[in-house]
Amino acid sequence: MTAPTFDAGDVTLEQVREFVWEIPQEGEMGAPARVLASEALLEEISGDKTLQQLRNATHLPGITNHAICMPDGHQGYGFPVGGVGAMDAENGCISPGAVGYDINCGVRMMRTNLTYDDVKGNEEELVDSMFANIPSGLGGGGVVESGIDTVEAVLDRGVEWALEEGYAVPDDLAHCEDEGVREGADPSKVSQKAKDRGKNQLGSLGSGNHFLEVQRVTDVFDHQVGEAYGLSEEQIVVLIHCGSRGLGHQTCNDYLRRIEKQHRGLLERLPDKELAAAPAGSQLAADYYGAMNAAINFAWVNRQLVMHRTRQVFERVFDRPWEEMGMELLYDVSHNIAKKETHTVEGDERELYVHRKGATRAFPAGHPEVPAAYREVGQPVIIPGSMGAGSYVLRGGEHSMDLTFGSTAHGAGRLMSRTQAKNDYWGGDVQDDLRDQQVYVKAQSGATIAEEAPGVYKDVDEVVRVSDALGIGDKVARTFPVCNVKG
DNA sequence: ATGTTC
Repeated sequence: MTAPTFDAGDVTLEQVREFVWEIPQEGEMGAPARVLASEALLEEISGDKTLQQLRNATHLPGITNHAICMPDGHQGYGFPVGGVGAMDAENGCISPGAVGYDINCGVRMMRTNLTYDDVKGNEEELVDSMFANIPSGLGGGGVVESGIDTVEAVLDRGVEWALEEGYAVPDDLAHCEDEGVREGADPSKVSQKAKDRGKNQLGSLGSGNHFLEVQRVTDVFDHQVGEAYGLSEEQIVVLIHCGSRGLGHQTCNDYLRRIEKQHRGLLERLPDKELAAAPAGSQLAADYYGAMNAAINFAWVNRQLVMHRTRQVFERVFDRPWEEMGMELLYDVSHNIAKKETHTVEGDERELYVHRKGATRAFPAGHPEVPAAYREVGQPVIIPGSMGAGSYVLRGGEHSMDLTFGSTAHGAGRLMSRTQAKNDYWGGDVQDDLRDQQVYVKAQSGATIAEEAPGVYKDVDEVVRVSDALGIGDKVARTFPVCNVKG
């Protein structure tokens, strides 16, 4: 009996067990690679360069266990979106392409004590007011117009800065990874150009797949965990998806160029220039880590300011203080980061740069880094789906540390390019179709709506089914959109 | 993703 295989052109995968596929180690690969997917998802994943990129990622120095692709994986810059790579923090490397251009792109979910009935009939006013008050789209304009000093304070202190300035309450920090302040942030390693780009973007959604969405909880699958997360059916919640804007993009670009110049030897041994990496222990590795951590703080403050402004919008539309509407942060998850973490590898404790690019940390119950309020049930994981499908709340599963360095998927994953989406869809039609489903969408341009049409995304149900079955992120609740503001 | 084509 031989294991079933999946033939994807120049890459052949062997099935290890249900939903686990392996590209065996050969040639210059430093480890095998694994894809966590159903056959249907693997079929989609094999339609672009994801598998080649995943195999290439195993050439990165110090790659540990396997390079891993999540069920929502698709091709990205050098390293797949939906990829997890843990590289030894002493003898390995750190790679900006394995973090992603949008450093700490992520999502946060805010609870409310409103129900769908409270919001029904006010959708138009709500979506118009959110659109008018929360900056979105490409270019400048944020909730806070800041100078360079403010940007540096944000880079250094993260959400702590927002707390001091009255844009946050202590609970907001408690319900964010690292309590909203990344250790090891070094603003002096972020270029002047990046800081300049960040000055007028603090508190802005940006463009592309970023959004602000009012949703209703349609299902709670796990009532015990749902209760711990404060979620119940028909409740209104708010989802905020954005990142570090031009500042993070500039930072990624700055370090890619510097690494390409200063570490040519390593670059030439890699199968793809886009995987450019700084060797662990080098000055550039330390500098990039300091700059990336600072950009992570910037993105957290960005989401915090969008949340703060959303609370103000609700106050005006529903005419009462946000505290009375129970608008508390449930949790904030990062999608594009690298982090020094200690993991057990074949019985040994190892310090690793865990790169999660389009992947979510999903720590299980009992882990000390899960906020106290959720420690008994596990870390909340938020999986945004498309405007027509809704989203999921999961909790970190008991097998995540063994299988994925404590990670799971981050979304539905794109099925087609933005260019193809604009050929296949027209924004106005998509908007009308969504309206027929009682979903109110407002965007800067019709093109954005076409690019983000529900049909351009993979089946989020199938992505979550795989995560749940593997025990890396377990299904807790499901939501459906009510109002959506896109960039 | 992105002052949307270094």
